[in-house]
Parts: sequence; C-alpha cells; structure tokens
Amino acid sequence: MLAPSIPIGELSRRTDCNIETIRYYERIGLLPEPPRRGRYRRYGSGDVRVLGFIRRSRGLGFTLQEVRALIGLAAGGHASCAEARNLAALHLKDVRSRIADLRRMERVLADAVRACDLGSDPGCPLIDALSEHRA
Amino acid sequence: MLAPSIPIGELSRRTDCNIETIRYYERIGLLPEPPRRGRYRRYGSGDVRVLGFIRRSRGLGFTLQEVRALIGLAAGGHASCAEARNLAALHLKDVRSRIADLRRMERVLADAVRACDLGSDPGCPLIDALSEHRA
DNA sequence: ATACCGTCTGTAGCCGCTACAGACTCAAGC
DNA sequence: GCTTGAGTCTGTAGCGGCTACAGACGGTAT
Repeated sequence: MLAPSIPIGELSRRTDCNIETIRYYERIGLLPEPPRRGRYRRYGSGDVRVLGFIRRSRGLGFTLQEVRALIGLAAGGHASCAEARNLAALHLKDVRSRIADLRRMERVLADAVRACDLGSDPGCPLIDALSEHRA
Repeated sequence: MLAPSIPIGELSRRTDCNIETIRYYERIGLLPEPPRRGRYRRYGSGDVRVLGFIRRSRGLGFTLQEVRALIGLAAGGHASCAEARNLAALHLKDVRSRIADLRRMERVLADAVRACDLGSDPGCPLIDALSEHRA
C-alpha cells in the first residue's frame, strides 16, 4: 500500500467537492482524519472512493445522517442490502412527496403567470391569489 | 377601526403559523411591530391578512426576500402586476429545475430499489451504484 | 391561594455547507 | 538568498427559515 499522498486540493478536484466541505465532513466525523505530512492532510485512493460515495449519495438527496448509515452498510457484508434498500425506499418516498409539493406550486404559479399574461383580470391575478383568504 | 385585539396565539391559530415564527417574522422586519397591551402583542385583522399572504407565498415556495418584494408590490398599485408576474415566472423556473433534479433522483432510487427487490445482483445494487466511479 | 395557561425575552440549535481572516509552508524563478 | 505565488492551515461566523428551549411574568378560574 502506498502512503497516502494526495493533497486536499487534488482530492477536491477529483471528487468535485469543495475543500471547505471536505474539512467539514472531517469535522463532523463523516470522513476519517487523514495522516499528515507536516501540517498538511494527505489522502489515499480509499479516501477518494469514500468521498465519491458520499457525494453520489448526496446527489441522490440522502441526508448526511443517511449517508453515514449507508457507509456503514457498505462496509458491512451482503446482509446489509435489505437495510440499504429500505433506507432508499424511505428516501424515495420523501423525494416523491417533495415532487408532489413542487408540482402543486408549479401548477398554481403557472396558472397565475398565464392569467397575468392574458391580462383580462381587473387586478393582478398573482397578488389576488395570494391575498385571497379561502380556507 | 377597532383597536387591534388579537393575541398572538389566536393569530397563530388563524393563520396556521407557529408563534415563534410570527415573532421571527417581526424580528426580521417582515411583519410590523404590533401595538401592545402591557407586554402583550395585539394584532388586528390587517395583520391576519398580511400573515396569511406571507404564509400562502411561502406555500408556493417563495423565499422570504421574494415575499418581502411581493408585499411591496401588493401595496403598490396596478402597475406592479408585471413585476409580480416576472417574480413568479422566475420562481417558477426555479421550481421546475428543482422538480427536474428530484425526478432524476427518483429515477435512480426507484431503479436501485427495484434491482434490490429482484435480487439477481450478486452485490447490493444500491451500494454498488453509489460505489461505482464512472464520471 | 393556587394552579394553569398564555405570553414574554433571549439565546442557541438544526442542516449542509460556504466564506472569510490571518498565518504558515513549500517550490520555482531570478 | 530572496521573493513571489499557490496551496494549505485553524478558527470563527454566516446563510435561510425556522424551532426549541429556559426562565420570568400576566391574567383568569377554581
């Protein structure tokens, strides 16, 4: 095994992850503290893999807590698959409900913008919609 | 005009807005400081309307900055409609791009969960997808 | 009198970063 | 050797939009 030799800047470039974010992940214990050459952190290819894993998980919208769990499951054996699946399924539900929320917003906004463009309304359709109080 | 007589708890109930949030809005200058009876805030029906407006705007995903602008536009005359429309159109774009992001996540997650359920994979499809490094 | 609810202020926490300031290390060029 | 510049370091504070206390006080009902 080669001694870890990747400086933080290069890790940042390779994983497309901000340097500050890398240090943040270390601070909160998501990434292990790497060995140092003098005061400088030095990373190995394992760190590149782990950080890549984290970034891809984040890209799917998992919270850092969930990422923590996923890393644990990834380290564990085959048996973890069911747990990972459940975590993903739960998160998928959440993603879908957020999509539903956004779609509702989209519909109302699009309607309001369209009504504004038509200009047949005496007032402003958007402002009116926001002002109206119908429970 | 009646003297404002609605205590904060009732305003909270009427607008379905947390008491702490109401005070937060006041702190950041989104809601005006109401008159007080002793140390207690007293609100009027105008406040109910404004806070309702704020809550509905938030419900459409507008940021507090945008809400601030919308309130200004609502106070201004008819001429503000075009500006309000543009604000909404801009925000709509943002909502749509967030939907697109979430849909990408949804697709990947759903695929992974499905693959996990099939169980034909030697490893865990989700963990593998997160581990794989293909740029 | 006492219990209880409502309200008050002030502060700190949540998430996931991001953005500094100000110090240092190190290699290359002159 | 001396300077310059890029990279890195620590520590702290900020963002948005709340939310959650603690601990004090007010007003009403029993």
